[in-house]
Amino acid sequence: MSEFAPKSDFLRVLAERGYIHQCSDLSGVDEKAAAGDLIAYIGYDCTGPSLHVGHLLPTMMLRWLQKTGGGKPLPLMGGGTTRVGDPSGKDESRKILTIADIDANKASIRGVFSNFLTFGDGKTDAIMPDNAEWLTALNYIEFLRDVGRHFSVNRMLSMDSVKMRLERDQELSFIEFNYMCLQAYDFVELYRRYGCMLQMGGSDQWGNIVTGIDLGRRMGTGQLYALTSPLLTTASGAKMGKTASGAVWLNADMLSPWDYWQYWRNTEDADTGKFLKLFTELPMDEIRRLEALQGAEINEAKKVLANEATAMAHGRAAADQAMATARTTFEEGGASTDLPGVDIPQSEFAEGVGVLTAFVRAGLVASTGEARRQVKGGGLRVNDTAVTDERASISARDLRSGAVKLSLGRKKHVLLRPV
RNA sequence: GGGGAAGUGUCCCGAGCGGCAAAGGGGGCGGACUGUAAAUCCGCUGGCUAUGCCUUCGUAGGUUCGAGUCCUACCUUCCCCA
Repeated sequence: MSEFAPKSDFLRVLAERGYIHQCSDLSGVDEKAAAGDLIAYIGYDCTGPSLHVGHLLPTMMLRWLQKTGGGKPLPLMGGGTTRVGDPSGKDESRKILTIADIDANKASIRGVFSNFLTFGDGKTDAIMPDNAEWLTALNYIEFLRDVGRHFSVNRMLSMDSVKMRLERDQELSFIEFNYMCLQAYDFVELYRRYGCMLQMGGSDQWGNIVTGIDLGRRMGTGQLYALTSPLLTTASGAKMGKTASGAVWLNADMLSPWDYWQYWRNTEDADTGKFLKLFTELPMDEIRRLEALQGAEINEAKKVLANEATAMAHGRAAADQAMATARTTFEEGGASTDLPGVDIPQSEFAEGVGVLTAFVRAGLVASTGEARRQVKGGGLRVNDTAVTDERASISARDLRSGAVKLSLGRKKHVLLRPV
């Protein structure tokens, strides 16, 4: 891959920023992209109500495709396949959702995409198809006759995703086993409907994608291509996109821009350069400069990373605000009024609220028991003063410009406001 | 259809002679050290109106002063035979 000199901006960007893990035919893809004719899709399941950071990498590839004028991005909603479950790499079968759930998830996800892609009818405008459109209309007998006959069970059994399940004696249901057929068929259908010739995805999707290319050849599509991105783990080996409180969601109603900004701000040193390339659109020389920073200076690079990533998902204003809040909170030790807040009835407040209860109400701890333990471990602070007496209470005299600042550990702060 | 094994702290894995709020990991959280990083070390990791009370070991019963542990039935998963 290092030998390859792309003609298209699309592949050049992808290559230099580290998005490419494997590609079935780089020069083939390059040619289409150079002509601006590359129509590419990525499949997304609708198991969750939003997209999270794990979806960001493939989504950025679609964004670059659009931005470099390489062609048309098709984020495909797996409204049909979500009802099946993908065995790839997963140890456990995916839960099967109701149709109503899937629809709700789809609607929510559509909103997230609009932050990253421009939709419309133009040549490089994105379209969001849903494979339920064709999968639910399939007739079993016809599907077997027209599509099923092209699949070799022998080969399906030899695929890693299947082999793994068989070797571990883990249940692999017939529906899941069919997943790859449906995904392959999606590719063909997208070719027929939109002229889509490239499927992208995480490296764990390689097998499924190639199966689609094969099916296409047998069913008379033009040449199809596969391009996968590396699976991302943090430098210390953890999976991307998980934090204490769960997934790092991309929409504001599930994870505030402030928390999103913090997620990126807390990137491990060793990942900073990689993330700048993958998750921001800063010019490469700027990234190289930031990457070269050493020691505590890396924090500057992390702030840029947090800003750029947050701006993309939540807008520049939200990013600026998060940065300002971070500065007053962490660098000046103050209590920015933009910290997350929780309201408490004035009446209750007047009588004084127990510290333990207050922390529970603020959502910083799950129970008074946990609050008690945190007090013992020195983890709770009220207005930056450590809580030592678990029976203390909070009242009006603790107000600092209309709120009480509760902190758990160094990083989690909530403002308690009487209302 | 017959025979066998297993399901444990609602994150996961996993010990558990009838006295168990239940060993040990991993993960997570907090503390120290730092740079809102990593690594390392230490503490915590059922709930509550709290020196006590309540709820937890697949489900439902039973034996017992007392059951995660013994008995019965059922559910689920896996293995072997047909």
